[in-house]
Amino acid sequence: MNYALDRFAAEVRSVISASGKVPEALIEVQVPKPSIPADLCFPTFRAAKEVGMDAPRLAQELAAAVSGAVPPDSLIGEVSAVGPFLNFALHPQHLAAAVLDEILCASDRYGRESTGAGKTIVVDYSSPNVAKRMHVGHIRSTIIGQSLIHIFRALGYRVIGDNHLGDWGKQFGIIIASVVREGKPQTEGEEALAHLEAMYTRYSEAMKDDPALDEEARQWSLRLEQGNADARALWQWCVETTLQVNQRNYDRLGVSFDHVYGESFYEAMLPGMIQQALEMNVARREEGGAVVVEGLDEKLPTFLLQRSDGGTLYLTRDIATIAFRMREFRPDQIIYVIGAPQELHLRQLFALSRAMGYAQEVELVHVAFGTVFDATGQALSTRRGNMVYLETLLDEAVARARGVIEQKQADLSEEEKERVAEMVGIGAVIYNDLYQDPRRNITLDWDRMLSTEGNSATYLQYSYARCRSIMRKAEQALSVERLLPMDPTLAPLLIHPTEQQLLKHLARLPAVIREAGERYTPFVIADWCYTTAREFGVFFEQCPVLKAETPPLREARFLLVTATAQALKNGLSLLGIQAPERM
RNA sequence: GGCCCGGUAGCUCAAUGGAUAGAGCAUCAGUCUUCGGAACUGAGGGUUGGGGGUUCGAUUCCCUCCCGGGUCGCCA
Repeated sequence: MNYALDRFAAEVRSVISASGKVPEALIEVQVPKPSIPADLCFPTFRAAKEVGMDAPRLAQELAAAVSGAVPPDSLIGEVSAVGPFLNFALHPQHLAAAVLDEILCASDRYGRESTGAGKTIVVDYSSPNVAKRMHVGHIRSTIIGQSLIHIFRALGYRVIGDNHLGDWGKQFGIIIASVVREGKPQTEGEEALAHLEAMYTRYSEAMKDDPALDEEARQWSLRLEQGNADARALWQWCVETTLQVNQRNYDRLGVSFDHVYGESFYEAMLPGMIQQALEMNVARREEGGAVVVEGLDEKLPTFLLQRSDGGTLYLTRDIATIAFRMREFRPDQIIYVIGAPQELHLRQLFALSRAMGYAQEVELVHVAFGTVFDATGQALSTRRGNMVYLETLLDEAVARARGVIEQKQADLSEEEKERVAEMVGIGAVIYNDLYQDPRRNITLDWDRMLSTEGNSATYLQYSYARCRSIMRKAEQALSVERLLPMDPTLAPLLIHPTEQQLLKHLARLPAVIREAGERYTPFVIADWCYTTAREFGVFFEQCPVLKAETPPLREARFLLVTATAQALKNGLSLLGIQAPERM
């Protein structure tokens, strides 16, 4: 797409180029920091050196040459030389017209791109284990992954989300062995999972001191792989129960998958994969029977593809998964949204897939994220007794949000209170995961997460609700039909500094979405949303809409508020956060 | 020990090699007979872990050391 700021940048390059003073290749324009009163700049250091002139002088000469060459309808406003920098400001009226038009015409589609057209991306995310309740350890992958899916879809890619369920392997041997020992839980749903979890933990503990138990679990995992009917039936029950329970969490988080191929799905492909690795000599069978891979890369530790008892491993299923995805989807990229502790595993997987010829035409990306700690800085674990389950987390967040609503918006209907509490509570949980670089560890700090002030989901939602409130009131007097086509005399009235700042910021959304995709970092969008809310807050204080000095100004500001609400809503939706009409 | 990731204000975090390193929280001081105060304004607060190097310019790139976390074949 060719958005306003794209056209602005193109025009800037073009006028510099037209001056004939700088070789095309040396024209590098950048966005200066917000503290600099310019919208685009050209640092002339390198060009000056090349041309044999000192930088400030080149900037001066360029400013003089360029100023006269700006076409009358250009997005370029003032051009000036500040020391060695050649600065370009946006033309206030032209900017206002372009941005408002763009946002109001595109509405829900504002910010989208077609750069990904014809390309496919598979996102591997969430991936909880079967027979366990989802807990905070799963939330990051789920939330970050879902946001990346939204972002890449906005960029025009065909995106396939796959919940790579942990439903296979030795852990299942333990589950089956424990059920054989203690009996199948007579409970259902979440409760049944809690029981299975407890049994699993008990068995694992006992296994440490009793090799016979370990052996039994190992055997059950093998029998499962070999098709033992009892094992299969129990496995099936566990998978179904888990999927059903998890679905509630996914619904609340607004998460949905295109596929839920668990690890078990790849079962039939595993012997072939191992065989192929052996034939290609990227792996070899040890005397004990285990299949090892070594020497793919000097720095990569060796790893196993098959256990000495013939059982398969996580990595075996992962390599089969790549083979399947390549065949089935022909993706240009596969994104793994998995915690940082598994970084080595993924490097090994990627190296193996390259060695086996699967990754020639695909970019394999690991989006690694940090660990969740509790408020005291402890990692969350069942053993430590500070584990927080996803359902509990969401319930608690919603309950707290509900408390604030009772306090501040008591006149909302019961039904609306409930709806808003859900949006605000869930929004807070999501935002807590997306507001910073995914690599960082995050803290589960209720007070900060559900803060109603500052950089929080609540503040963003509140800002949206305020926009909508103004719009509701204004629309009684301003007919919606007059929005489009836009009266060309209105936008140029928005020349107040805070109006201009808001407009410029709204114009950045498309670039921000691109950056979020390039870096695999939803926080870039979160940050944009936050700045939007802040700038709207300033505008709100300084520029009355309904009580604007003149009717046209009132309409122009109404358009700006409408555009702000739309853009903010678009940004939030890329994060998976809902925007309430009131709260 | 090898490899990976972090180290920026009291705390939580930003900053494609560019101009005076920015926000939120906390602290202190203000705005307001409100288009929604879940708001807005201002102040104080920094040797960007230490030391070298690269260059017109380094929080950013390179080297080295320190601190924290993670990880290193039969779990996932």
